[in-house]
Amino acid sequence: MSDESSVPEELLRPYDHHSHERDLYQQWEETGCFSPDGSGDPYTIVMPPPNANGLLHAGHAFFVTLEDIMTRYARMRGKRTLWVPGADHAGFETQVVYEKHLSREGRSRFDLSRNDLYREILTFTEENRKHMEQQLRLLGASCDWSSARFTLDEDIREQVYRTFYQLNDDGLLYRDLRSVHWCPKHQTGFSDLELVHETRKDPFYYFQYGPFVIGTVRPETKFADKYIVVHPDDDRYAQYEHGQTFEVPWIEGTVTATLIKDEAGDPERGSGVMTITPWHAAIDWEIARRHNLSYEQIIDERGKLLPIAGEFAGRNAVEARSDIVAKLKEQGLLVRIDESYEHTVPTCYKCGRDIEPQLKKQWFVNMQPLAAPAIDAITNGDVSFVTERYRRIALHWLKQVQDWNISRQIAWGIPIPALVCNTCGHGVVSDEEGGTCPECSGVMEKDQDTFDTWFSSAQWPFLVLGYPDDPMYKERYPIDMMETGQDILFFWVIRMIVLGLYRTGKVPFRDVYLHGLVSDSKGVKMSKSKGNVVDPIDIANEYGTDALRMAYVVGIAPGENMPFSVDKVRGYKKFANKLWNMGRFVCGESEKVGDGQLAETDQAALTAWKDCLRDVTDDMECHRYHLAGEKLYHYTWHTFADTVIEESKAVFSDGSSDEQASRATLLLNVYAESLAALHPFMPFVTEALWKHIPEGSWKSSPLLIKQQWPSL
RNA sequence: GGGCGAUUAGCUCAGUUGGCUAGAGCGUCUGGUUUACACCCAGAAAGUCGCAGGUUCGAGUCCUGCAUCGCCCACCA
Repeated sequence: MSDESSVPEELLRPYDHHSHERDLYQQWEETGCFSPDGSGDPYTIVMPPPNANGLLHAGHAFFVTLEDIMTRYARMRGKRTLWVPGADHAGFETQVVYEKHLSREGRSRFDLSRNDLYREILTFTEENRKHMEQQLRLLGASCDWSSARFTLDEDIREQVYRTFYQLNDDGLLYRDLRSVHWCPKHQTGFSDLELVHETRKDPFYYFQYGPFVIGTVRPETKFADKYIVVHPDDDRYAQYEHGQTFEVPWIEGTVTATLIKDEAGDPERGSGVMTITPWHAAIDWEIARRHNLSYEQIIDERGKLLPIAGEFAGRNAVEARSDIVAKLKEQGLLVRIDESYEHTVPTCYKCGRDIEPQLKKQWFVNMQPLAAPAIDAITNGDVSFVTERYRRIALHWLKQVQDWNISRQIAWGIPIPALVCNTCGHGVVSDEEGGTCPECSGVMEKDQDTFDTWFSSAQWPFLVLGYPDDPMYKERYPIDMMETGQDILFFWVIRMIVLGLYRTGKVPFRDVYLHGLVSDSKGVKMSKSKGNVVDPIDIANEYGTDALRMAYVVGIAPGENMPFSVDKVRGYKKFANKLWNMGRFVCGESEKVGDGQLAETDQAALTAWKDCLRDVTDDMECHRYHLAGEKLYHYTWHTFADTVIEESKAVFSDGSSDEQASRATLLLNVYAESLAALHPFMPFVTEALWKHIPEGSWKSSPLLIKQQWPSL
């Protein structure tokens, strides 16, 4: 190097992310760089609001990286860019987390009144929010903090209520006695999405039931069974008539059983004959309702047998099973046991316990009429999926969508604005109090239930923009991009399309980009019990946020899972340092920059860079960030540094002054543009280097975050 | 029972509309204190792109079948 003194002192040391990241972020934030600016077209992206019940994990860092790349790129392309951050109260999820806190303190949710529990959790989430927002800053998220929203904000709740009222007015909401997926541990019902179906091998028991043999896995539900169901066309039972009664010796003495012929009977399954337990099985309830049959609860909400179970009353139903079978055997009613029976059992997605269906009155959204416009919108491309396969998956789900149970029996959430009869459970949508039940003259009380969290988050895009009157809504809805995890396609993405169309008449977003799951470096799901959890904040602290971000992007195709490898992060930390050292060389020669005329060989090198840049820009436009990042890495390291800079050494030692001027111009020009193109990926190191880029045609903004994307 | 995805170097993954003498990171080996950089440089080894057919001038890339792994959906008799 000819003149050491022209290199800024800072550049003489290796890159130290600690001494830049916080300061740069603060500088961006304080100078308003994250707010929409300029006169370009609006570009809007809404952050999937992280659950305010803990710290950010590796999955959050994945979406922050992708969305920040999208945001910074749009900003550099001159768009009036807005990335809306937020936080989700995350009803059930958060309550479960808080219950664990309580139990560590030797307390239980059942010791607290609903209001006290609510208040405690509110404080808890507010603290979490603060931490989370700091963590988002550490990850470089260039979101507009002034537009940050929480799902429990007053105006947001108000609009959620309006949606509920409107669904009611339009006849798309109903409260009905239905079989609900009930978790005996968590004491709440779920929608069908919150179940995990587990394949299991259980003994399948055949019992003598009057002249019939019935089959069941769950003898413990059968105490009060008194309806026998067969298929109307099953010839084996043609001799019996629908409605015919039988005196049947059964567990607790003789019962009078009635034969029901119904299409739901499956001649192929078991013995082709079943008795039904409407209170604890969805199909059985359907059958009972079709034929107006009576029904009775056998198992309580905690999974214990009720007095109808006689000597077994008070015992856990599943645990009592073998004793119940023993009693039936004693009575000579056990025909045989099939030990190789395989079936699937719905379990609670949170605790893994068997779901115990219970009949309950809950609020349901009638989904089919709502799904139809969403199917159209997806089919005709009003919403496009970055990975085509998710479009088909979404359509498939919508075409067979179930009605949505939006009632949750938990305290933490948005209370359902309804009155419910304390006697018969009849409900009326209302935000008022008191009154008499129109059905049974019981007392109407405020519904104690809260909404399924997804009911409010499904409205997030138009809620955060201030639907219906805010100018921001009018200008920015539908938003440009919804980037989120592929695992919440049904829970969230589709429901946003559904409710967005319902409330606003428009799709909520034009593009959906779905990323995969973050696993450990071997592709194994991260979990505390496996001890393979990585904390992205720790990693960022050790290797730098830029390195972390590159590791999240490069080499991971859209929608694919991300096996998190610390070695990969380490590799990109080296890259950040490499960029830094390149700056040392390039800035050291910057005084030689001439009048901008390039020699022929330098012109060729510039063209090669522009070819790369065009390719990268095309990738950015098509959301191929994994390729754009990799190409920039390659170009800067293996072309610019390894070839262009290496060749420059000869020019600077032996070349004419014109040649040196041309070469210095080329170096600075291409280097500055590479930093700009890399900025969405590695915002900190590029911004830190940008300070040292001298004024010139390649630099139109003192801050790189506001620099225009290089011309093609 | 239905649907979807994956199968490419030792490991984890890219490879966009068929043109690849198939790439990256990490790892391995050899040689370098070359004045930007040892968080580096130069170079090397390493893959019959799951198997079997087919379409094509040409297939990792398209089609068919098979195998293995994984995921999702589905009303527990």
